[in-house]
Amino acid sequence: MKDIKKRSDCPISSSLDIWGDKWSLLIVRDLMFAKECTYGDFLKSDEKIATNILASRLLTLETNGIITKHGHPESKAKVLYKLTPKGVDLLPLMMEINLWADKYFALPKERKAMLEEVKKDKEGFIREKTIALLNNS
Amino acid sequence: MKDIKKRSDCPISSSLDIWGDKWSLLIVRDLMFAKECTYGDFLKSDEKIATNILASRLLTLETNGIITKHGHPESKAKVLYKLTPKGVDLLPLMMEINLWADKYFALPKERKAMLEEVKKDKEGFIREKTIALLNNS
DNA sequence: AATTTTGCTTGCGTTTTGCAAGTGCAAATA
DNA sequence: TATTTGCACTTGCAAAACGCAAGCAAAATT
Repeated sequence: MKDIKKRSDCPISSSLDIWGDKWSLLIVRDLMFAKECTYGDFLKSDEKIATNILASRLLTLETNGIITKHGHPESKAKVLYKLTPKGVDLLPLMMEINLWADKYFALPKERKAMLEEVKKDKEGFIREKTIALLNNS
Repeated sequence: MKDIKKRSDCPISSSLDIWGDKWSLLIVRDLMFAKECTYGDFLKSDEKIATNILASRLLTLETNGIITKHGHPESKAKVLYKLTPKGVDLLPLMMEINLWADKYFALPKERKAMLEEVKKDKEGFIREKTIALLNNS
């Protein structure tokens, strides 16, 4: 999971080369919508990622400039993962996935509620959330 | 590749369960931006998908209502694959991937040119392209 | 009638995944 | 001070998925 082979010059292909699997965008999701993100926090997510897969995905995301590691303010044993600006820029894409899923799946109430807000002013939501994420990084 | 196991109720997770791999969205890309899409046409794409993987992904996408098979007007031996409305609805997401990649990768000139147009009026582009795709299906 | 095209399927070796257990270090506890 | 606990990974191994090449049946072409 160290070096990535680029399959073509297509932007979709190049993007999928980095985060095109079943787990990477779930990590990004947690970094966007959860409060804190330590290694253990990722493991606690509903989808139950295996610990070795988590480690490999975190490394790939870090290598490709999507996330960075930070010391935890309260403990030297903990590591805080955060999105880089490049990672924060995945927010519009993440919201479109949410909106697509909202149209075709039954979602949890609380997520549904958030998406109703988003639909009222998508650009505004993304702008504000982007600022909040950048401030946190 | 027949039945999909839903890992959680999260919309991101549910979406990735269907098309979260290195190949599915490349098939959707071809269906959105290439003229014709037969089985052989998919195989000709730059990324060189293996024929058995292609078959399994086409089946998954069809099973999940993203694409449908159609007879070819000129030949009974050929099969035309087309996006369903649910598949066409992936266009906004696809464009956000393009725009993200445009910001962080070097893209082919012609794709870059298209994206310049998109940036001028993203909603307009998506609206028109959606109509064009729905008319074709 | 024979050959080619098209849309797949099948076999098989390689890679990736998933699960469980283990390791090393910092911090908390006794 | 010694020991236990918590945290961030690593390792081993079986199972699943992938990638490549070859094969196959039906339709189209020659």
